[in-house]
Amino acid sequence: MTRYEHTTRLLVATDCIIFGFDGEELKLLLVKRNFEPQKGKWSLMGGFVNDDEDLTHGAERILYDLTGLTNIYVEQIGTFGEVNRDPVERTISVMFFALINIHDHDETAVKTHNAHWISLKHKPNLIFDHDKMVEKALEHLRYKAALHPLGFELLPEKFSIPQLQKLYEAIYDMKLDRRNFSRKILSTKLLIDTGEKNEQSVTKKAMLYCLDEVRYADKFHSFWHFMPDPAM
Amino acid sequence: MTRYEHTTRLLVATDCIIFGFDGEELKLLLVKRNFEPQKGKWSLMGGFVNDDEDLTHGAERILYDLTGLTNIYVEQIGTFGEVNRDPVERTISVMFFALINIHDHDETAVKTHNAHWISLKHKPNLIFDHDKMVEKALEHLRYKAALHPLGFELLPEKFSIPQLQKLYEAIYDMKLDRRNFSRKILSTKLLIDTGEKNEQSVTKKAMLYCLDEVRYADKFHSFWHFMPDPAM
DNA sequence: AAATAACGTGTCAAAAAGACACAAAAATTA
DNA sequence: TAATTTTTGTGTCTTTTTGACACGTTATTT
Repeated sequence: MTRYEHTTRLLVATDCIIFGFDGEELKLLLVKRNFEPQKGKWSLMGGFVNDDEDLTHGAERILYDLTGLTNIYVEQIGTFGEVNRDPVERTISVMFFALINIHDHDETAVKTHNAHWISLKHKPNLIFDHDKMVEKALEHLRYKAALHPLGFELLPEKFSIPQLQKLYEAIYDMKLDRRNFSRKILSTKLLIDTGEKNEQSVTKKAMLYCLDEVRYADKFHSFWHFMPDPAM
Repeated sequence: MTRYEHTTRLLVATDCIIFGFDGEELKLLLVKRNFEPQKGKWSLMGGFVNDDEDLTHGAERILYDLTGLTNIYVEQIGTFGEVNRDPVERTISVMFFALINIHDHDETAVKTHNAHWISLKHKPNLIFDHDKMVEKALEHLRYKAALHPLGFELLPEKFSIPQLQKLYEAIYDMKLDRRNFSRKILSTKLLIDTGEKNEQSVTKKAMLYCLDEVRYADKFHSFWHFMPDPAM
């Protein structure tokens, strides 16, 4: 026996929900399609899975094509497979959630794909069920960032605590108390004081920290409680 | 255009990781295969997704076939799609995690499929990547049960706090303090005192509670912290 | 009647969380 | 030059939650 007799074989795609942070707002990397179907409409970046390619590799290939980046934080967050989700032909889509430092990507590659960073608050409607995918990804981000220190993936290598707080405030769309936030973050001992200060700031320059990579890898899966009552 | 030109179409399966609890141990519903491939070996219950069938419906169909139950707690927990995960032919498998009250299922249906409840601690090796699937599902169960009150799905309608505690102890394979556990659970206000007592008990009969269904539905997604330090 | 096993509830100290105030750094304005 | 404004760093106090632990009760067994 070399093949199953069952005959239903389906197209399998991966779609990437790519988050970035510019210091003020949470953004999504979206594609204005200059190809069919739905040319001219907005969508997530995605593609079909090839014969000789694992799902994860498919996602990484797509992410590399679009951003020129390889060491991205990527996580599979689920699969949509409703019969009519794609009007052209039934397609199963495996969703991948990616966090990248918005200043790190290859701008030429992004332009080639006609991709743009769009603030979550001004997200246009997307094709197919991509709006639902974004919703699912945002839910996942909120869930996970409340419990695990994955927010750092969205920041530059050196960052200040106020910057990190702004990121959390953008993710949860709420204000946090500076003093309590700082205390909580420092208590994780994930931050190393670089001794430098944020020279870009207009007023008092904030201290810059970097991640304690060893401790981060070690303690990533521990439970922390970064949010007052993680709004779920 | 009615079809995509991309030619790689793949078999898509769903596999169900079904947990049950008998009052002492956490169990899995596994199938001793009396069909090819891998006849005689143990596996999860699964099947191919049909043309006209959503992924979720596929999983529900399989669960109904096996247990005769419909209102089961089911959750998609991810998709495995490595190129060679199935030696017969490349197959993408969407995993579904199910929690059922072990005394509720249809025994005839289970026997027909040659399925058996096997204690997690005595789980045999399974075919393909099903061991990895079980691991993933157990991880998910531990993660989620630490934060959300989904353990109730595994218990009979009326249950005692000591029973619930034994379930948690089985899930995390650790001992908990009776008094602190009771306090924590009661503080959720999810439990309604039925006024009855567990007559099956040999010594002092424990009070029986039932779920406050309204509050359960309402607060399921809130964050609780049922475990001391959810061992992740 | 005493021993044993399981159950329910309470206390206390330590830790964590939330609310809040003050002082310092750096640019801007008067 | 001095006062003002914005942003940052840190500390205190109170309340809530946690973890460790003890005692009395119910029901069966010896």
